[in-house]
Amino acid sequence: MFTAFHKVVSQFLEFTPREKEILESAFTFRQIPKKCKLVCKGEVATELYFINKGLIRLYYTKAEEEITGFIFKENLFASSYDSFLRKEPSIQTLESMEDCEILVITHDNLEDLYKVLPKINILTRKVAEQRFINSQQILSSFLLESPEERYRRFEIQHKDLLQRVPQNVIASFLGITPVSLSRIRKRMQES
Amino acid sequence: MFTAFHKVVSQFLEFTPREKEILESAFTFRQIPKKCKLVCKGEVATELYFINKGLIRLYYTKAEEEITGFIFKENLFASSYDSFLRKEPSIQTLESMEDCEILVITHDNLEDLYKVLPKINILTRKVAEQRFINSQQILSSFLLESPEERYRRFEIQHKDLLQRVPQNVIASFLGITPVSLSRIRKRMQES
DNA sequence: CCATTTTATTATCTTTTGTTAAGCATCATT
DNA sequence: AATGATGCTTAACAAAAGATAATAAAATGG
Repeated sequence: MFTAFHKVVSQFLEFTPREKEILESAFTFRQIPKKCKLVCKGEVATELYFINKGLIRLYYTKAEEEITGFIFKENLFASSYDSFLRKEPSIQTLESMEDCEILVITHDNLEDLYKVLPKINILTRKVAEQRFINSQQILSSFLLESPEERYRRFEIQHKDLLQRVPQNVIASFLGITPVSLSRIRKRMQES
Repeated sequence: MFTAFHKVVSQFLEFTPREKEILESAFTFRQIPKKCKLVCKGEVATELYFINKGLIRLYYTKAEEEITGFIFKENLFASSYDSFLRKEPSIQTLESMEDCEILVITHDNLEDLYKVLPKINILTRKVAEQRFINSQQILSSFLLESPEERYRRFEIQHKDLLQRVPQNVIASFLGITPVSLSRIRKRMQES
């Protein structure tokens, strides 16, 4: 149950078997069905998730429309991290796109963990740094690339998601409408 | 020289006088003129900066054109953080827009600091978290808002920068051309 | 297996932005 | 005061994206 988790964590930081136990005990295992909301817009996110299996989508709601901010897949820490860190109501919703198996840690449990195992500060620092780097990469693609180029990059970086995620979700993630993405795909085919 | 620095740091974490001394000794003071490059595209960023005075701009270069990624002002940690963290050549350039007074810490000095004062992990964690939150906010404005709305938000959030920064720099930061920003401003005036 | 819903494509029209180029205004420097 | 550099605005045109709607295709749930 924790195999993937330890593998990912060890890329950031080494833990002794005893420390791993402590770490494990702070998490709970949870199975959730498709279309299950883990964080609702307007509520404070109190949990962090590690995905063993499944897909989780983070989206904004604007005028009845869902605009995807990120798609988390296996071996990633998913969260409405912004809300979790600031302890402010989330402007995002976090929702499963497939049946998922996840590891869950609450804000309180994490605080306790900091006390018992100060080393965790290093881990969460590196996770935060990772999230920052990732966020920067997406941001730079908005500044430097056209929608078509962003889609090409998405195709390369997330080939697997093309099969698992509806096109309109990808479109909103790329900052365009589904109609526009459909046109881009057509243009690309023709040439 | 360290007054502003301590004030900002104390928002994240408390330090004893002794700890503050250690912290200070890891930094050096530096004065740089306008248009001075702190990090060049293609080089690994080995320093972090705290701005006492002045403006520092982070930009990408694409086809002879400079596209602004961020503008750092007083009391902020400026850096090509991505490159600094990954120790990979930067795809960004970090350059002063005004004469600046900055505090500088090198990668090595920071590593030493982690050993002497493990608490620093908490500080850098919170700085990384802050950078992530900030990055997320900008990213969401690209997903949710039109260029005009982004400019309105910029006007409100960074009134001071409107006076200090040329409009074409702001335009590229908003992901549009200077011509387009000029049109947007005209539209806004008319209504 | 059918009925319903969701998703994707296509067409039309409008709006916006990009591109290029020209004309001014401003500012710093000599 | 003249010079050049830089930045802002405007215009004209091309290209792309948004909005809306109709249709087709695919997935979902009973």
